[in-house]
Amino acid sequence: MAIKAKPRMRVDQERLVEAAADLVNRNGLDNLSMNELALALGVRTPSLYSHVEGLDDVRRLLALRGLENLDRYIARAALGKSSDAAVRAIFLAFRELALASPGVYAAALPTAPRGDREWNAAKDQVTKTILTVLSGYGLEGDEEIHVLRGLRSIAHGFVSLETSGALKNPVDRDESYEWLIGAFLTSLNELKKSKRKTRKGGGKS
Amino acid sequence: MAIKAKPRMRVDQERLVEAAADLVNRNGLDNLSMNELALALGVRTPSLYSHVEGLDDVRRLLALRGLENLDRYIARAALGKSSDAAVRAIFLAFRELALASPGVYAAALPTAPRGDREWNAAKDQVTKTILTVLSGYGLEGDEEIHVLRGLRSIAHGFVSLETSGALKNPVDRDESYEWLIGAFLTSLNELKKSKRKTRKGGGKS
DNA sequence: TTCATTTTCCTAATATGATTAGGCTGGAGA
DNA sequence: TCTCCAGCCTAATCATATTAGGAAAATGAA
Repeated sequence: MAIKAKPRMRVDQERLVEAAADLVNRNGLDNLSMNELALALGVRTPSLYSHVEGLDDVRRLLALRGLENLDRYIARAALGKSSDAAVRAIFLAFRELALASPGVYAAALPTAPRGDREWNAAKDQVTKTILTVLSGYGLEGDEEIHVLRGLRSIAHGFVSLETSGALKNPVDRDESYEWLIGAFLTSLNELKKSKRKTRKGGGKS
Repeated sequence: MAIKAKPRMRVDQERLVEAAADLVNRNGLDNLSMNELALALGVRTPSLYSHVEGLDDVRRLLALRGLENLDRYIARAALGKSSDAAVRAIFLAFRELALASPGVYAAALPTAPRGDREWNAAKDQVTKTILTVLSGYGLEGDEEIHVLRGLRSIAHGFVSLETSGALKNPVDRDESYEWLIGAFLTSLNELKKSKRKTRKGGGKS
């Protein structure tokens, strides 16, 4: 009379992070707890410690996943496009991904701890991908960094206001974002143009 | 032989919030705890509950203080300046204040809970102040909201990257911010200009 | 298959931080 | 001086993270 054998839950890190991602996307990063996570996985809380070091580790893994997703996503979006089209694609992809998984996005934001190679590398990879796209503009010296920061500020700023529910006005948010992208591109091309002039004319002021 | 009388600490909400502000500016909003706060005030932890409802309440009070400071600060910065100068002043004041008190700034970011009149009003007040400055540009319809969102996105985006330590590159951050402000102003004036044309020419498309 | 090893789960215990309960007291005002 | 209360305290409760130590399933070699 077959006693119901206790079915092992076969949690592994992959599954765990998956479940954590679901939870944070639904309930927000701040509400992630080991208890909820264990519940979602059908396992007692201490069992999680076989797979991760603790809550911080879960958040770190979410950050890694978020950064990897982001890099892959924007790289693909920009693929085969040039200059303005590519930059625009990055902006749109960034927002799309963040809106689709706001919790994971939030997890990816914090600064990586000094010593954490892997986390820092994941951040650098995203930066590199963006810089590759910007390289088409022939920016010189610090300009590249200014522009990179500008792109990040705009994308992150808009999206984080949006995901935090700060943009309550019914006015279409897509249009607002487009306006910002337009402003960014205008100034970026201005930079490019002035460069051409400079090259012909003489030294820069 | 005068037994040392136990000196009452005379905590009040004002002092409490003051101390909390110091702590979060030094240690980050996430590390604020009732224990630390009580310690800073020279009082046992449960005593704090005479003055605030709990940790959430402390954070709420910090948010209120942050928003009030912000409104006052940017209003003053823009005072007596017109158009571009005023907008630029707002951008700079925003960043200056946030860098000077990053913890309080972080506290001011979260969305106010639905029912909280006071908190929502404080946010609205900041919005209104900015809109007043933007009113000089004669924006029409949704444009005003797009521009407002743009300003907030840029200021918040840049500053939150900066305070979270994300801008590690040695390149001068002031210049990066200036580049962004420039981009914003350029597009804002473009909007204004096109309006003049439109007004002469005919209806808007 | 059988047995030893490893993995993964469990219960029980500990630690820390928030919060509540309830009592004591200094000091303001009658 | 007496009364009363705001504001402090200790003790207790609760929730969550984490550790300790043990049992059983899974794995893999003989």
